[in-house]
Amino acid sequence: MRGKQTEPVHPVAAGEGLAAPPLDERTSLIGRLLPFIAHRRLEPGDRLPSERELAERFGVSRGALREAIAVLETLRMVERRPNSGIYLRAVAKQGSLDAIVLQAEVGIPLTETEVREVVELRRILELQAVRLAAERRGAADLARIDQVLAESGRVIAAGENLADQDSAFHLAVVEAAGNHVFLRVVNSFYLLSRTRRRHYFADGRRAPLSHAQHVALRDAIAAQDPERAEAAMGGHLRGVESYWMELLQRQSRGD
Amino acid sequence: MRGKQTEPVHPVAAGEGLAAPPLDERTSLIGRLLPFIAHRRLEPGDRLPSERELAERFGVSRGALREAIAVLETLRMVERRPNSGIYLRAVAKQGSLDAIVLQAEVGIPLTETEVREVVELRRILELQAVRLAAERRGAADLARIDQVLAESGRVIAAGENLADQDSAFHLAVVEAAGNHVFLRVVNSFYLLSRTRRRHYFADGRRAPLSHAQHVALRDAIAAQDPERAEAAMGGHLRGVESYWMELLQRQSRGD
DNA sequence: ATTACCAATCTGGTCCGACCACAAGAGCCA
DNA sequence: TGGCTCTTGTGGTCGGACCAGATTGGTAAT
Repeated sequence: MRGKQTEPVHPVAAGEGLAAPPLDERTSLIGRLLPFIAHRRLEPGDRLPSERELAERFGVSRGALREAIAVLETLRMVERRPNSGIYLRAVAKQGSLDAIVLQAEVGIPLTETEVREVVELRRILELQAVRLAAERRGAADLARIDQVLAESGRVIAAGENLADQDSAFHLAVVEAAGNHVFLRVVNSFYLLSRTRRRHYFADGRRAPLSHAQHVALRDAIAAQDPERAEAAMGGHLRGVESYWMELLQRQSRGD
Repeated sequence: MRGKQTEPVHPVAAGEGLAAPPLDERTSLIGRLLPFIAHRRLEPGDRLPSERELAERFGVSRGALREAIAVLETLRMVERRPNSGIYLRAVAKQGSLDAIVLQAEVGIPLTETEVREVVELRRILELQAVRLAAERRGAADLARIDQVLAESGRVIAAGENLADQDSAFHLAVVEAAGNHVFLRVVNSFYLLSRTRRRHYFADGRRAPLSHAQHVALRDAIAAQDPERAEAAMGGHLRGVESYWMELLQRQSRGD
């Protein structure tokens, strides 16, 4: 009974999200821990079972369990009190942005509210970012953007999924804004919707339109015209946003 | 040689920021790990020493070391590759916002560039947040803001440090904007500058002015006047920003 | 000399059992 | 009833061990 479990596979985590992908072994424990917490309907301030009990319940060693808890603590989802226990925090209010990213990574879908909020905040951030980018972009920034665009063209011609190039473009724009902290935040947003973005571009017809808008965006940035850049970004985002909202509609209709 | 270190105290972490506070024992390992990495001037992609070597070097068990690494991995500062090693990532570009928060918590001061970027992004976020707050605030939101304001008055009268009430007010405003993801991001920013804020309000003369501006802000939100609210926030932030910039000036002069 | 193969070694990933310090509660005694 | 001790439980830590996979170096066959 050493090393990896000798048993068949996982003791089954009581069917969560349908068609749960073969999660990264690293995040798998957290991936089972979070639904467990949610399923228990624990309120902020409530105490979780002890480390020893949790470890046994999930069939892992205390060390592995503690590693997961340490991560959750860093993301402000739980709080460890020595000689007392592990307590749930007000995740929705105090949790970090990366807490949501982590949830998405382990396959927990965003709530409808969270989707709306993410969409709204993304718009705020990217509109400001593209303004700054237009104002400050240097030659190197523009070159980087053009490089991404060139690669995008290649990817489209090859009929591949544009998802990665899409995020690369947007991140290159934010980078042109010359604010790395800004870039970190936006980067988290893109990690958050990585899977969705692949779905979005799975329909090959979307790629050319998106690419054309990117080019227009690039031109506005190149011309150092913040107004035009912001307008272009606004229109571009509208398309993506409507996709998200449609998804929510379909979801609420029970598709 | 079990349990807590038997040695005097910490083997001294090679003097970082002046007057490093007695770090939380939890973050102390990371607090020593980060300077170690920085001191080695490792580039993104470089491999760190093995877990066993790091554990020995820092005088902790592998388990404790792994817990710290797990946190750094979650914050996208390092990447663990099975059967290969631990690699440094492009922290400035890929690291999460919470990576900076963690650094601040362990006593690593922000670089001048980071300060400027944080200040800029905070302005962007709070200006938008206060607009939304003015547009959407409900009765409960306003009540919460007023409650914070009342407590602020008490704290000022008692001559205590306004720092906590200050952040509570700003966070209450963001909460009134009705976007919890937004709140998470801003919350990280406030955690980031927690220590500095206490210094700021250590000068008791600042509290009354700040409070007055908060009240004006509150009134604009109560009146549901986004324009006025944004203008008030803009002016309010200017004061704080000038403090930060002065600090940088003094720092670069070598104070 | 070159190629093919194999065994030693190193790495992260995991498990186990133990000990520590501290806090809270149970139980006992005055 | 009051105050005490002792048991129990908790997170925090340690050290040793095994595993699977990758890397590497040397060796044997070509």
